[in-house]
Amino acid sequence: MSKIEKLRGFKDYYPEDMEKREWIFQNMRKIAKNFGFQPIDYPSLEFLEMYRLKSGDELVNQTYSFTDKGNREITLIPEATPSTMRMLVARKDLLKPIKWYNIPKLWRYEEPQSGRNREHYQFNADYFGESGVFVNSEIISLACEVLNSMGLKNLYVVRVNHRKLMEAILERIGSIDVASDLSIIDHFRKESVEEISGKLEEHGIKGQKLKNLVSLLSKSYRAEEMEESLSLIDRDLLNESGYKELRETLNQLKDNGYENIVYDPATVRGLSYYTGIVFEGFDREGKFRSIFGGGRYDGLSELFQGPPIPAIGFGMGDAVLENILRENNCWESVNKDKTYFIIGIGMEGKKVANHILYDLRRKGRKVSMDYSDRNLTNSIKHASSMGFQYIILVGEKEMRNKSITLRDLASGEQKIIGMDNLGEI
RNA sequence: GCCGGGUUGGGGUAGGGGAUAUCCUUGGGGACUGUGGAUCCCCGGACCCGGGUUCAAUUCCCGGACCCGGCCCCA
Repeated sequence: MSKIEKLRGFKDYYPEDMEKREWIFQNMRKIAKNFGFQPIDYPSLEFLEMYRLKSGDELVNQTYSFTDKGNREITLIPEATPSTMRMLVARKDLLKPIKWYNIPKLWRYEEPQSGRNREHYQFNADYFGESGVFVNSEIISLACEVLNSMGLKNLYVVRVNHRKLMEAILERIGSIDVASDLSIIDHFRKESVEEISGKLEEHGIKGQKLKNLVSLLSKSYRAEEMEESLSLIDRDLLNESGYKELRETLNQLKDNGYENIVYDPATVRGLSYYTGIVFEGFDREGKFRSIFGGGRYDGLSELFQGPPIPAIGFGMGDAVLENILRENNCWESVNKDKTYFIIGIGMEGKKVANHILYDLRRKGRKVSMDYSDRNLTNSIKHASSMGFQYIILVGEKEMRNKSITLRDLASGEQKIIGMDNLGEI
């Protein structure tokens, strides 16, 4: 039983990976704060029942769950929204609107594949207590700005739809089971037109109406193209509140300079709890899974035994984001601080160097020391291959002059600095 | 849960029913206890696991684990 291997679907992060992850998280936090969102956090374990309540057995089957020592059925959290919702309804005193974000670790027991592991981080942002076009566009623009901040501007597209509009469309073309038709439409880009048409036909959507629907689904539209495309189904759709809200949201985003945002009738986001607009972000080429996804879910607070609270939010996983950043070479170094490596020559030199080490640390510098017995050549070699930016040399010469030698490893330049002036470096 | 492809030092690889398992790179050390990335020399390090076939398996067969990808589902 000497298993010292990594669990399937889990990933180790070495310093070089952490540097990138930290950079991603820093950007997320920076933009969320910029938008006036406040950080929250919650446990990584919750009662399994909470997910049964919200998402049913389908999700529960994919959890890392177990019975604890007190016979409670608990699980590593598979998604963020229920915990956020639990926190929200537990506090009646909070001033609205409430704008929260966090970056929890989430777990799902499913087969690993590209852009999907059993453990991952997900940036989440939710806006509670207010609804409408401005709020919709704020939450979508937040997702966009997070991507923009990482150099992905113009490399992604956001597909937006509205649940109520979609339901209205389906009703008008004679759908008898809106929920299951939505889930058929959800597969529009994965299956052939024939397969999709066949399934819809079985549900009684036929003839010209089916043709019109398939034609509507087969592309995305700019705000000003919506009217024409929807008229094809039924002109009366233009009086639907869902249409108006969606169109105005798209206009609002465009007015604020967000360009790659389209109405996409094939974006419906599963069978879950969304009640208004829904949206998903993809890379431009459509090479990867969705980068983020979300929507309005006004009914959820009541399911959690709270008062009705309007809610909209999205989640952005780290795995697909990493795929895309890698593809576009978007990493930037996080660690821009200068780093120092102190080399003391001889026993006396090392003692003095060691004092300087602690002195510089107290002054806030990032500094390490060579405790090995290498010769100077190898010490410098070591320092440069470790990636230090400067070395500090303390030998007989320096001790005699009460100074240190500072060498810039990139340029090779050297200067002598008096020990009393160490603050200068 | 299902399907396809894979697994040889830390990374990348060659090979192969029996022999000291190849090469590159990385790591450690030295040439060179007062000035680095070059060069040369030395050293360390691998056949995923279990079972079967066989005189003999790292090689062939079966199963499993893990990796990559797809399905289901979708945070």
